Amino acid sequence: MGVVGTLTKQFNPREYEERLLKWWDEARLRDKAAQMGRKKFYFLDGPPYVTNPIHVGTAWNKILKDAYLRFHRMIGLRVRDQPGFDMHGLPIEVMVEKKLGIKSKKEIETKIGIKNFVEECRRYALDNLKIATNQFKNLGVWMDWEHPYMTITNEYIEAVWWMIKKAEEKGLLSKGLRVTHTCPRCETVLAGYEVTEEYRELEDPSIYVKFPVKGRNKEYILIWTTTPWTLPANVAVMVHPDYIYIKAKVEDEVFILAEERASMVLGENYEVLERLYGSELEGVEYTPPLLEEVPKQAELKPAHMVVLSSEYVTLEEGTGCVHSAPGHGEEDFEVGMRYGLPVFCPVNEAGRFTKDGGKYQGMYVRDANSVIVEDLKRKGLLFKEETIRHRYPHCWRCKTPLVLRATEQWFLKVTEIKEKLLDENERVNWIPEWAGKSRFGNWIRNARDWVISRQRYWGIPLPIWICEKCGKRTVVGSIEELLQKAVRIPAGEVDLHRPWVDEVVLACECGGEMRRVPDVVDVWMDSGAASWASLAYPKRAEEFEEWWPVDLILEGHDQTRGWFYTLMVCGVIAFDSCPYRTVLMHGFTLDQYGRAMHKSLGNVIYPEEVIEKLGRDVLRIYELQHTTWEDLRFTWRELEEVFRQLNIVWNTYYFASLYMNLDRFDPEKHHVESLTKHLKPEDRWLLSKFQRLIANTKQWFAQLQVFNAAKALMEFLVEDVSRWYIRAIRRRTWIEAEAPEKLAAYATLYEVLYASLRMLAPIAPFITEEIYQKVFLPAVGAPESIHLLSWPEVKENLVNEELERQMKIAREIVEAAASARQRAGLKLRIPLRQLVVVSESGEVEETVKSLRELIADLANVKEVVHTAPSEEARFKEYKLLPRWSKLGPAFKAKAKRVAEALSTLPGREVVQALSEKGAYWFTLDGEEVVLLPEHVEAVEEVAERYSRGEFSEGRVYVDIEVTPELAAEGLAREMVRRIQEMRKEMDLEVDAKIYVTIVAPDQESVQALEKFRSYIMEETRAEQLSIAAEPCLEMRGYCRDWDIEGDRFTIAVERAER
RNA sequence: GGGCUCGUAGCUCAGCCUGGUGGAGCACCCGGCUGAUAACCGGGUGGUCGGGGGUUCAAAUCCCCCCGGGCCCA
Repeated sequence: MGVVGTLTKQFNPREYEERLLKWWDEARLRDKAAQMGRKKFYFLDGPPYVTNPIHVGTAWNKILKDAYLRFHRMIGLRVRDQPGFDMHGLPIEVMVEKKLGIKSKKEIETKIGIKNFVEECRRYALDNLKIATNQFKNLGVWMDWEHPYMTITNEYIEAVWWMIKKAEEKGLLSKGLRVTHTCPRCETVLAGYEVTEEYRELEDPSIYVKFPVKGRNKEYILIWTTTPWTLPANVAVMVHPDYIYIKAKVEDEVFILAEERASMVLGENYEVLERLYGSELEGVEYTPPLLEEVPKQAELKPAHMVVLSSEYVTLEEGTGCVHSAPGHGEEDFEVGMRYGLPVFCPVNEAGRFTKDGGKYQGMYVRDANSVIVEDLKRKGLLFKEETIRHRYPHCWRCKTPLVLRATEQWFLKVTEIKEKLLDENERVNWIPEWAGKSRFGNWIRNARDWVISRQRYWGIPLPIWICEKCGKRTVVGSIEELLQKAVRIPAGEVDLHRPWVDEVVLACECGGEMRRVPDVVDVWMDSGAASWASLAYPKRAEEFEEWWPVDLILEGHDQTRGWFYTLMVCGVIAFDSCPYRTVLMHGFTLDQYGRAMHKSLGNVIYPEEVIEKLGRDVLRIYELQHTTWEDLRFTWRELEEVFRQLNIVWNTYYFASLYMNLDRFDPEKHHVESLTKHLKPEDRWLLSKFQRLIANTKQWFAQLQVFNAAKALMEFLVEDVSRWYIRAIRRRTWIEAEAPEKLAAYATLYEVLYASLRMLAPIAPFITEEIYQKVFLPAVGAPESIHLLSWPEVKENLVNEELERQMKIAREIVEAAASARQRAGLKLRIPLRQLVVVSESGEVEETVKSLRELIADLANVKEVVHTAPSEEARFKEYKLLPRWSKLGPAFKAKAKRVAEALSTLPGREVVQALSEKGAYWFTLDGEEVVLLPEHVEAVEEVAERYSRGEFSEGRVYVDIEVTPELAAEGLAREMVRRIQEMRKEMDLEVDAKIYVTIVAPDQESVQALEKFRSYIMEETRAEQLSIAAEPCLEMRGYCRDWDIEGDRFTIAVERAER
């Protein structure tokens, strides 16, 4: 079989990423990967809207999707990975209007023509689809880009029609008055979600108006409003049933208002005539204030009375009596319905009063404000007039203040299936749990009927035909049905868009002709139908039967009210069942200051910018390792850190491949199973730890917590493999022969690195592919891409928990030894005689026994021993300090001499004697002195010959005595290290031979180095080595001076002839 | 105004579910190591765990209120 290949030394993603993208495309690797699995996994892509270029937030969404799709392919599932695009709707119409220079809706019909306009919209959507597709592909996202589902195809539209017909059959489709926002300039209704984007500050009148109570003299209900123009449509006054209201006398007039608001509104000079609950006011009738100006008011019935509402009356502003116009407010409308009040709306689409508006006919509503205020003033019904600055919704396209109007709309009675929706939601696996339980659950509980009709052009036409003669309606569910029922069909190809469908005339049972209602469908229904529409159901059944329901959807938290919701509603209407099983909700990408990215803020970062600077995998890893459902603060610094980490990963593979390739390592011939006997503790440790990683990573992916998988993989490669394992085996890789211990290290590295690469592949598909192509494919021969490999299996027999614990201890011991060395000022390069480990723990003793060699190597000591704490005294010294309070009285005049003598006594012996015998005897000036424990204070110190370090299970003592022999070896290592550095500076191949000349400062150094001549030559691959104290030698090749601990050495390195 | 969520070192975040001496990486300072690594190792500086209250022997962690950011709704 083959041999492991090599990588380039430099980690340079820009060099290979685009090459790989091109190759994947040409070799059709996505298609090959898609055919790997057996059991179905239906992923449904939330269709992005095609107007704007994607930014790093949109990229996060698709990158998450890609990582999970890749993972599910690897564990043997047949993954449906069709992307989708949302291609209808007002935003596209607006872009096209701009392009065509259209200023109003009317011009679409009069100037351009619906047909041309719709064609332009289609072209725009298709063009942008191409742009978006290329952006997504560029991130390395593998989806079925050649066959996306598009909401504009006949099949797709039929699927939506089919559902609307289902709704009709179930009695859930209805037509009626609904209050909606209208833009008076665009002359169109806006959807709720289009309104919430654009609240702006505005100055409006703030007036208090007197509504005369019927049958009473000078008694008024006092109301407050900021929209005087809605007073012509007044129908009722709302009060809160549980609040206290008063009748307040001010001069000769009486006002009804909430007690709590009275002083705010009336000031202090009023007299309370009566206190009563709001509920007691129910039914009180009044004369509408603009009765004379709006004659139509007299016809309204039942109207002009007090009604109750506990939801919509507050005491935060106003009077606690709320003017109610069901034709101009959603809440008013809802309460009005409860009381059977008429919905009166004398304002047209353009925001002007109709003839029902009486005196105000033809006036633009905001202009009418001042006229109405004047009229009220004249009639003595204006109590107070002020102005207010408040936030008011505006048209997001033309910034005109919106008008709320009741209009005839088609809607789905979602309120009727609310319970079913809640039940179905219980069955959904939400990640995180609160997204479904709390947030989505609350949203459903507050669900309202869904207004689905829009008076626009570029959308799915509402498939409702109404008979001009008898008024009967038919909902059409497919092209077939349409053609069958049609009596007149326009020429040309069937295109289920306006204006083609507008011209289809159906026959009615009554003999009349049926024409389509001109509306199109709310674009949210397009995507809501995706669970079956993307499968072209019901036109074709096979795919639907194979795939439905959806196994996974994955979108941002703004979709709670959006796609998560519409998918669910549409699914329940169509199939009485939630169409998805698992939802993963992700956060938003914010800028470095925590603000949302907005074009207007100028803080949007595009993926291309990151790709250009740091590469695709860096972007992917950065986004994937962030906790998915939390918002991500996007910072370049963190991004650069990922780059550095990935650089280490690259170098880990570079290092491994370099030596394996040099030694012609063949993984088929030598694997860990066949080398079991030769595996060293560090090999077995790494393999054991790695098994756990395989299992954990798989579980995290399966639980949709890719961020844990990404972090664990990166940490393993950087921390365990690169920083610990490779450091431990470095010496073994330099053995020149085919030694089994070297092969064991190679086999271990190979095993771990190969499987790691596969697990990293869904996260970072580029670097893993590049490494696979260059390093592993030459050895294994197939498959052609890493992305055709399956998830690695756990090898239970390699798990060794005891060893893992021991290695953790060993690591701590080595670190403690390094710390002890530093305290003593001894660099690691100087070998030391002994490292003593002191610990109560039996496990530490075991560790020292089984990992002795490894610890000695990494701590650079000749010997590692374990000692029980009872023996620890050997490594301690005690400094004896006089305790004057006792010493003085005991020795009187001699006390000073005794105290001086303390520092000369052998501390350890004294302490031992004091504790064992209770006293210590010594001779001072010829007299015997009896020292008692109370006379001295013994301060513990580390014995002079040792330096101490600490770790969690105990202490280490390093023998710091540097014998000439050890010093010589240290110096030799210094030379090796410098020569290696020079080889690197000369950019020599790793296996190049050299000639070395060393000029030492004195004869002693020369002799020391001579003792290690063969060691130096071996380590540096030197064929000749000359050492002298005189610079008389011929210095050939690359020559450099080095300062080692104040001594000057000169070294020359020359490449040997081959 | 309401629902959900986040707030922990200068920065990015783990720890919170299941209370028990506050962590990592980056940054900064000092020292060391290095023929894979613009790496790395040791030591140091740096926290009212957003604020307040409560439960408890004990709160970053559980409960309540408030402040600030985000998404959604109004």
